[in-house]
Order: sequence, then C-alpha cells, then structure tokens
Amino acid sequence: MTTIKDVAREAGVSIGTVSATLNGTKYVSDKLQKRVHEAVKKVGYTPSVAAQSLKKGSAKIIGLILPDITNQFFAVLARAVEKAATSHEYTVLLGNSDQDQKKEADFLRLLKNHRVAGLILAPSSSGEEYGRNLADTVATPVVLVDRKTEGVVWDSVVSSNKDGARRAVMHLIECGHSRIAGIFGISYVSTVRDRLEGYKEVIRAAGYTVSPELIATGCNDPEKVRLAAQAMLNLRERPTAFFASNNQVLQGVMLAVRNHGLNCPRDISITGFDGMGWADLMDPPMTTVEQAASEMGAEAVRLLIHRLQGNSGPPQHIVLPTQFLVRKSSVPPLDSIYKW
Amino acid sequence: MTTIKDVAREAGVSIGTVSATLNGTKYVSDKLQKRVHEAVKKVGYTPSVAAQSLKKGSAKIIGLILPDITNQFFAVLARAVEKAATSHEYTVLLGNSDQDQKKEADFLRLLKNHRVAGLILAPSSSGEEYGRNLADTVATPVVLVDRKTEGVVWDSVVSSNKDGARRAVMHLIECGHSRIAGIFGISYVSTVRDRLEGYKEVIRAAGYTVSPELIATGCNDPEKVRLAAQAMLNLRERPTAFFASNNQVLQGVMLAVRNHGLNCPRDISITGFDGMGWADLMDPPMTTVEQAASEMGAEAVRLLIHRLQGNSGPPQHIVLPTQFLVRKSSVPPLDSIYKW
DNA sequence: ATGAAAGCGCTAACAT
DNA sequence: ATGTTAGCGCTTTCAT
Repeated sequence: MTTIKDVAREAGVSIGTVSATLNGTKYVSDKLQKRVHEAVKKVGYTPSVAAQSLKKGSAKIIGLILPDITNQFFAVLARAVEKAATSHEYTVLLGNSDQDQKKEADFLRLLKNHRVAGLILAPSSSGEEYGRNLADTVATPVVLVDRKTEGVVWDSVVSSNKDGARRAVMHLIECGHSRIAGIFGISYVSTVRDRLEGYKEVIRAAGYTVSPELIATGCNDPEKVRLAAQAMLNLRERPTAFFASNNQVLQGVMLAVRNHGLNCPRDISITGFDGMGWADLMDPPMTTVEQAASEMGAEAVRLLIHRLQGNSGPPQHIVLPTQFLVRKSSVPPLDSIYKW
Repeated sequence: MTTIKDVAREAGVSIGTVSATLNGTKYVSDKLQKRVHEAVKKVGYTPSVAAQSLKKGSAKIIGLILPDITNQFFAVLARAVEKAATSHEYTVLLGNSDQDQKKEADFLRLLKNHRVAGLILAPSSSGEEYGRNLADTVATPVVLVDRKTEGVVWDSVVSSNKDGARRAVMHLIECGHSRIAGIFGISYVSTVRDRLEGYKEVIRAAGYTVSPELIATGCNDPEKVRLAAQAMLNLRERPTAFFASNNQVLQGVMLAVRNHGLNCPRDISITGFDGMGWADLMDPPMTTVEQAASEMGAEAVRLLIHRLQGNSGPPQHIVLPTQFLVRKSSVPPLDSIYKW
C-alpha cells in the first residue's frame, strides 16, 4: 500500500507539504500543489483512515444502531442517514440490535473501539436506568431516533406516535367500531408506549372501555402476533377492528385474519402503522399511518453534525408529523357479525 | 480515552504484557493475566481499532457494496452478511451504490482508505472492462454476490437466475399464455441478462416468437416500470401475462395493471421474482420465484473468510437454487380479452 | 516469563 | 513557503 512518503518522494517535497496540500491546512504554492496532486495520482495514493484516526483521536465515522434493517422502515431510515452522513464526509457503521440489549451493548463497544465521532441510536429500551448506563458507556454525542429514552439529555427525532395512533383509532371509531383490538411490539420502547397511550385515550374519549383482552403488547415476532390476534378472534365478543402498531405486526394480523377465514374489510377492519410502499398493493389496500422515515434519518444526521461541530445548548427534540392514509381496509362494522 | 498504557500502569506491568494477554499472542503468567484483566475493567479500556489497524496494515473490516438496502432482498442479504461477519469478529462497512458506478467507485475508495480486509460486492455492471478496472483498484479478496462480472477471477454467489426465470415463464406458458411481457432492470447486470435469457429460451422452446415490443429492459425505477408496462398494455395485441424480473418491477407492474383498470388475475396474469415476505399478502397473492437471500449473504462471507485465511485455489462459483411459488396471480388467460 | 523499544502512516507544532 | 519531527496507540521483535 502506498503511503504519504511515497507521494512525497515522487513529488520531491516533504510529507508535511503533502499533508498540507491534501488537507488544505496551510499555504502551499501552486507549483508544489500541482506536483503533489500529480504524484498522488501517479502512485495511486489513498490516505490511511487508521493513521488519520489514530493521530486525530477520533474517526469520521457515525455509528448507527437500529433494531433491524430488514424492516423497511429502518432500511429507509438507514439509507437517509448514509446519504446525509456521506455528504458530510462521514462513514456510517451500521449495527442491528434486534432490540436486544446484549447485541446493542456489543455493537456499542465496537463503535467505541472505532472511536466513532457520534452515534445515532434507536434504543432497545426506554428505561431511565438503561439510558444512564448508555450515557456512561458512550462519551460521544448521541442522537436518538424513532424512540426516546427517559431522563437522558440527548437530541432526538421521533414520529408523532401518539397522535398517529389516535388518528387511526379515531377513524375506526368514526366508522362505528367499538371493540377495537390493539397489537403492539415490545412494551418498553417509547413508540409502543406512545401508540398504546394514543389508542387508549381515543377509546376512552369515545366513551368505550379499554378492555385488556383486546390489547396485546410484546409482539415482536410474527408468531407472537399471530397467536395474539388469533386469541382475540376467538373471543366470545370478537373485535370488529384491529389497530396494528407497526408494519410487521400488520403483516401478522393480516395473516391471522385470513387464516381465521375472515375477510378484511367485510368481516373485520384493519389499520396499520407504517405501510412503507406496499400498503397500496395489499389485499385489501391498507389504511395506515405513514411515518417520514427518510426525514427522520436526515434530521438525525443534521442534529448530530451540529453537535460534532461543537454546539452544546439544550437537547433538541424533533417530532415529525405522520400522515394518515385511509385506504380500503377500514370500513364500518358488519352488524350481523359483531353482534353474532 | 484510556489506552493500553493506562492498563499497564494500573496493572504494574509493561504494555507488551498487556497486549500479549489481551491477544493471547504469547505466554503470560496467570497472576499477571489476572492483574491485566482487572486493570482493563477498572480503567474501562477498549482497544483502539485505528492503532491496531495501523500497526497491522489492515483492518478487520469487510466492505459490502449493494445497490440499495431499501430493497428487501438486499436488506436480508446485508443482514446475513453482518451476522456471519460478526461471528468472525469482522465489522461490516455498508455502502449503497444505486447501481451507479460513480457512487460505487467513491465507496470503493473509502473502503480502500479503511484498508478493509475483503470485499463483498454486487457489481453495478457485468462488463469485462469494468471488472478489470475494479480488480485494479481493489487489491483485497472480493466475493461477488447476486451478480457476476465477466472474465474476472473472483468467487461468487448468485441465484439460479436463468432457471428461476424459466420456471416462471414456463408456468405462464403452461397456463396457456403466449403473449408474455417481460420487464427487466438495468441490462448490463448479469441477473437481468440471465433472467432475460431464461425468458427468451422458454418462449422460443414453446414455439412462440420473442417479440421486442413485449420486452423492456433498463427499468430501474418505478416510473420507468410504469411507463413500460403501460405502453405494453396499450398495444393492439395486449400481453396476457407479465413476467416481472424483480420485486420493485413487480410493484410497478401491479400498479400499472391496476391503473389500466385491469384485474389480476382475471384480465392478466403476473409473475414476479422475489416476493420477500409480502407476496402472500398482496392483491392477489403473487406467484413468484423466491431467492435464498439470507444464504447468499452467509455463503459470501464464508467464501471471503476462506480467502482471508490465505486459501488461494481457483475461484469458487456458488449457485443457489430458487424456489418457485405458485400463488394466485397466474391463471389461464381469459379468451374474451386477449382475442379482443 | 517479562520488558523495552521500534515503527505502522499520519497531522500539527515548530524550525528555518 | 517549506521542511523536520514528535507522537497518536498498538503489535511485535529483540533483550534480558
């Protein structure tokens, strides 16, 4: 591998001059600049990130920890982060946590080893203790995405989760549903909590009671979703509508409804959070609340870069609006069915 | 940030001993080992990847270049790569090329700067010249995934693309279709070429003619797909079936068919490549050929690690079988319509 | 069995 | 305006 020395020799200058012209750190005459650039090209020099990082004490790397890139929402988010980071000359190191604190911690350590400049994180828990632990291990600036953590002073970018859930459930109520089931992911992340709150609030505000038998949390894999939905469908008083709190849950609910021999929307309505491009093509097209995944990633980088530039100030909390799209999966209930 | 020196001081040993116990490079007495480990914990030491890489001349990093992580297929692939790489203590640096050679080259340079140990790449072109250029810039072992490049001697892992396409088109023919439209992505990647070949072969073998008006290549964005599909639907002799050569094309075709006021499968059949979990839930459930995305990633890492361990030998080419799943989108043609 | 020290490639402070 | 040099944190060779 060629080094700065090779360039210096080739150009007939000192390595200091090479470094200076490549980084624009101090004045170098046009003549030498030209010679340096030619030499760089000639010997095929590429600077060693390792050496630069070692010298500078930190690398131009942004760590990104997401639950699972396989979830379309996070894929879009990651893509936006990569794009924005690249435009600022940062590389991104991506890790999938599966919402597992062990994996998250492992990757965190890795990022630390890499002396990353900053971190964008969708935390796997929202607890205060968890947040403090995290704060202890990472000394660099952190921006939270998608979810927040309690009592920690980092910037954050999240969707208006509560509001999104409210709109979806409200819509269901306006359609005439009163037994609305809610299926949610892991209960200790803030998105779930917020969406659950929105769900409950609207149901109560409509004068209905929030019945525990119609709420399932902790459904972070397709099988759990299926089981939960199935149990609800077997209830004596079956729900007439489902609120699926994320795109993976939505998938599970659709499958469960179908396996139960039910037709959506005729027999049962479904509303999802996050369709990510496929909602339109599904059977039936799904009513969803859509999140601004791409903006979320871009904003997160913006906030992080801002910190990396040395700005301190109080933590910024950005809430991105969601968009509620009524498609075909949510209609008034079929009386004959829900009365039995 | 704490360094190896801090550990050495804390443990009352030399930095050489610290290094040796941490890496197991040579014998260190149990007593000292214990003291070192305690000191590590006490001062919260994490080794600097930069320093290690600088010293070693290369980093334990695998570069991964994919067209677009937002495409479910590549997301699953990436996830598998990350998992396998991590289990071998490698970090992965992921870049999205958008099949753009400029972006690909930029990211390649970045990887070079990082002195990555090896590279897993879905090349944005299959040309021989392109491949040679690539070979010149990257000195490290490379494993090609999803697509291959001509005349280059790297290991590769791809799907049985031609065979997959053949089965899908054969199925359409067996249903009784003779005017089968094919919509493909960028023509200079090997997947497209292979799938196109499979498509043509089967049509010819069935005794039908391959008509250029029913073939569109270069459809790498939804709009292009829509336009191409629309144009075909407006043909005097409209196709009675579509073969969509990847999941994004599939999405576009479905939309175009619907916008044209047609119903799939009644008016027209559709067959896709790669449903990635959603095919079942679509309207109608889509007949697809499914790829082993996850295995592809895992195999790629396996091959790469094998090279990194110093094995030379001739290039290995792994072809992963595809799975053809008949769902509801492909049925015999409605005579009343295709005869007009 | 352990320590001392050189040197990886680079940046930046200092010298000229 | 350019060159020289120390030193970032680590691995590894060479002494002891």
